[in-house]
Amino acid sequence: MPPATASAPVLPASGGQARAGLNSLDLPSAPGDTRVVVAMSGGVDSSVVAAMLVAEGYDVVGITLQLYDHGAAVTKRGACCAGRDIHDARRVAAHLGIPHYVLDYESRFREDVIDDFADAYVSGLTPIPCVRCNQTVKFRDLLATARELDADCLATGHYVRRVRGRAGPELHRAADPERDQSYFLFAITPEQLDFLRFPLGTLASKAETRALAARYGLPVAEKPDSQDICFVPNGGYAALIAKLRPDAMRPGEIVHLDGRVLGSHRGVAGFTIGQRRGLGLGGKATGGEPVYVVRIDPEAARVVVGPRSALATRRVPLQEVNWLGDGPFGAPVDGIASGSADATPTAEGIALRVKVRSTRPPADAVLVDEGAGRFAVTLAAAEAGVAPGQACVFYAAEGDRVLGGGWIARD
RNA sequence: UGGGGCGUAGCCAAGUGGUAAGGCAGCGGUUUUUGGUACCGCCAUUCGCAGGUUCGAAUCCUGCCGCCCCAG
Repeated sequence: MPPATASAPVLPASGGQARAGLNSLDLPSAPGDTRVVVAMSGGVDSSVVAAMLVAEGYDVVGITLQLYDHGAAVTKRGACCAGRDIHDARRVAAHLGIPHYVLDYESRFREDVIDDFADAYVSGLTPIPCVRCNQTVKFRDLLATARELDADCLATGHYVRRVRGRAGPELHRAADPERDQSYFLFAITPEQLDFLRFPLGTLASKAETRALAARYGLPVAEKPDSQDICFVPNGGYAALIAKLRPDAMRPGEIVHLDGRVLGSHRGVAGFTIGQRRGLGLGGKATGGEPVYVVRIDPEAARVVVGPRSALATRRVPLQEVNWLGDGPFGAPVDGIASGSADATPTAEGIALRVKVRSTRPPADAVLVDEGAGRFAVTLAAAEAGVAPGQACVFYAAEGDRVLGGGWIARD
């Protein structure tokens, strides 16, 4: 454990970057006069956020969202915001002595996240429910609720940094690249970012979070990290879609790129680009080599497969781009907060780095505005398994700044 | 009917007397607040069936069954 955290009784929630006249949450009021709503999922991360802010003397209000039905999902370990987690959030709030509210957001979650999830898969896309949840239930609805409660900001347990730049708040990757969650937050609008706070973004590692949880005596200090899709019981998302969209699960053919029909499937919703497992194609038909899903055609209910080499993708068309650079898209980005000027547009486009999935480091690319709301990224090095419906998140060519991102479209 | 060939896991396939390679598929796990990838592990007490030879048989012998090819 770093010496700085070993003895300090109180940790500045902003990671020690407070400016003169501003508190650790980048606000002008004294902590005791600053009301912070903390989105408490019942997990370790958001619990530590609440504890840190309480320790600093903020006026903390905990809110937990009930997002989906108790029933089957309640028994799932590591799930977010069903029975067990709500209970845990309550215990933490009680332990900290803060007011805590549980809001029933089930119907909006169902509409904005679960339905969107099912519709996307049915139409051959590969959705990211976590991003949709952030875009709607969390940073639109919960944020509005926080404002109604006269909060000065909304704090969450995401591993990402909000940094005050010359042109306003900037979004940056977490200090710990292993924990960075910026991929899931690319769609945050500047207005939302203004109101949001991410106190864990400056922590060096998850171990530090656990240590803090233990130090604050939180009952969830040992709780396992959540993973998988929170509303899908034990990984069987195809079964959920079949249940939600029974008419949309049409059986179809699995066809090789060379035109041969190799097999059949029970619905396009069970597949994503780059997928290998679950095709059931073995032996002679594939030449003993594994095949991967290279294209999904929902109209024809057809899944096209090919060799791994066929997955190499450099051009990534985008839609619904959210730009988080300074000023309008295309203007040079003031990189002062990250210590360098970057993302300067050229005739070829804007040179930056992108992530096409959450788990790999940002890679060099060029972003071009093709007009009519369409954009395209060209990767310097081809990547496999780039799926429409997933996100392409922009990062400055140097440093940690997040410059927004877009949804990967079909060409 | 005659001649030839072949039967090893769901599929493909090595193994010709010494105790069943490998690949694909499948299953399980690790990684991961999305999917997927990758990686790790498991997956034939048994080689079409029945006898025989041998210390020992998927491997040699006999018979039977099945499939394929050629001839007619």
